[in-house]
Amino acid sequence: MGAGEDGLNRGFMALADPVRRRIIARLSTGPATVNDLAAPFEISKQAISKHIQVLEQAGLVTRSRDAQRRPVHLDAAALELLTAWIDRYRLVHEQQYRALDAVLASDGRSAPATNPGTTTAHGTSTSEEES
Amino acid sequence: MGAGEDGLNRGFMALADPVRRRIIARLSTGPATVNDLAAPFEISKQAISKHIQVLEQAGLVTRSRDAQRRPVHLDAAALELLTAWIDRYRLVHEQQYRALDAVLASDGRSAPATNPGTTTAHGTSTSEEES
DNA sequence: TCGTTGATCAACTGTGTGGTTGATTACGCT
DNA sequence: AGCGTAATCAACCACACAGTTGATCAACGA
Repeated sequence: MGAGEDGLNRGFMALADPVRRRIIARLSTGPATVNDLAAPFEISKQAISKHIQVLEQAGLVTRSRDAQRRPVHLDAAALELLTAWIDRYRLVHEQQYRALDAVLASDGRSAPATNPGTTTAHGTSTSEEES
Repeated sequence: MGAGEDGLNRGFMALADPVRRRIIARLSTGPATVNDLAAPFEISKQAISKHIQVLEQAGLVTRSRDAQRRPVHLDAAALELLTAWIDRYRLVHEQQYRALDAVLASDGRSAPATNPGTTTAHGTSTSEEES
């Protein structure tokens, strides 16, 4: 819950590592134990355990209990939150770009496109908050 | 170009910082200079310059030249690459989950859902590569 | 030419992360 | 009870990153 600020930090930080990304890729096909996850890597099992802790604190995976092994399974909802953040600003930017194209197409008065607006976008300056 | 492995590292790492995320949010409304970007923050201008270098090396932004100022503008294509990576495994996982639901619905023989498959998904084990 | 502004470069510091090895807990098996 | 296995805890090391201050470069303006 909450996690609207720190959750993005941990979430993207968790994805900024090839080992953790490969762990997620593996978990997308079904849950697995720490030993299973550590098998394809050269590093120690403790290191994998730490990686899983990072993923767990980011909310990307959860761990249940099955006897002495703790199967890890993916949480797709957290991944969706991250894509949602990126898509928000990606789409805003594309929309803005389309609007610029419209302006250039309708009015090609003077000064070609060599001056890409140095100090623009000061109007709605209060919208720079995070979610 | 390539950047199919390191690009994801730099890309997600770049997003794993609230300052850089706010910079991206600002740039989604249009290009801006380093001074403009540094204004709403408490940290020094050099720190912002470093953040922009990180974003640039990640391919998320590009810098052009306008007299003595270097306006920064967003590159939405790089953002799309990151969402594409997440969505790939997110969708695979949801599809897998739906398949499990189908199995449970069609055949409720024995052993209820308390055993979430500890060592499953070994069949297509060669698909654990990154893009 | 001189001063100002925009921006970067060059050390330096503190802290966090990724990895290691060694010891410890928890459970299952015989 | 005793042993093997699954997994974590704890201490430690190397390195990269975020931030600082001070100096430097490049371009405009009077």
